[in-house]
Amino acid sequence: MSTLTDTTTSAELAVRLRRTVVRLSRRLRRQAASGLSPSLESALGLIGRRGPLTPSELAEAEEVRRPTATRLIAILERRNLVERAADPYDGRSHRVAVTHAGRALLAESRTRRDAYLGRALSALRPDELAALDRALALLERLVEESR
Amino acid sequence: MSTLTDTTTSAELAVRLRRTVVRLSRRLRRQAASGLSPSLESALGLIGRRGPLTPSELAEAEEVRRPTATRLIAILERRNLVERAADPYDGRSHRVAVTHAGRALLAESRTRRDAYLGRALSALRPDELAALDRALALLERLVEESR
DNA sequence: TATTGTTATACTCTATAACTATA
DNA sequence: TATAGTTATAGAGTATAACAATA
Repeated sequence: MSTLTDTTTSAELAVRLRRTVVRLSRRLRRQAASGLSPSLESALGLIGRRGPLTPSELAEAEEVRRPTATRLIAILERRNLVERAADPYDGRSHRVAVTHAGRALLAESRTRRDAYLGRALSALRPDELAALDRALALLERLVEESR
Repeated sequence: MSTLTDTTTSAELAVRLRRTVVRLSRRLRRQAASGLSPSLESALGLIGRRGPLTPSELAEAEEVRRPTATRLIAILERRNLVERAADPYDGRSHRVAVTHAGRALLAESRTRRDAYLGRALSALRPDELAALDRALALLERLVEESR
């Protein structure tokens, strides 16, 4: 297979991927399943998986600026999904952790099938799920690497 | 494979897909390659592929509300990437088509490798591109079906 | 009356710049 | 001075509601 063909293919895939991301993004925002927007759910999930994080660490991991992390945490805190604890080593900072309510919401959103994506994906065949799994691993790596 | 396992798998994939879409979406917006945001490029591409469209048809196809389509068209028109023609059969409406400049921009963005996605994807192996192609077909179908 | 498109307005997500408190 | 976090402000993308023109 020629390099030209590879390039063409990857460029076409880039166009399709871009478009699909735009559309899925709109869909997910509209169907804010748990009552949390995709951004908030992503942040909550990260705090849940990676344990207590400082706002800066959240910003770094989510690839947003610190003021955005501040805002995400403030909203999650107002809903009692996360809580802050003073950082014993640095008086300027603090560590943010998921509350019980936050964990419950995460667990619920993980098992919910009535949400848009859960429902749509549960209709896929095992081999289709496997294909999606593989592609997702690829995209996750790609997002991680090129930062 | 049990239904429980399938459900768990699809639910986990839903969480990962959601997160990946959020992060890719941020990335694409930041790296607005052609000078067009993902939303605008998606709209321009659609108008290019599906030929002259009315604002309502654009809204329908892009899954946005009509005021949003109005705004997208206005921005593309201001940049001379699309142009409007009166609808001979309906005085309330008009048809929006891509201009020469619009086509040039689309062609350029299709072959550009320096843009974020194009560069990232061109580093993938053929089998990885194939996996991504398959998953994208799946997601495109999914977005199309569940509307 | 119903429909197409637009305008007015508001909300979310994000950014940059400026500020506060601590290191 | 430098850094962590926050506040102030602005811009993009989207929605709903109200309106104008035409069907």
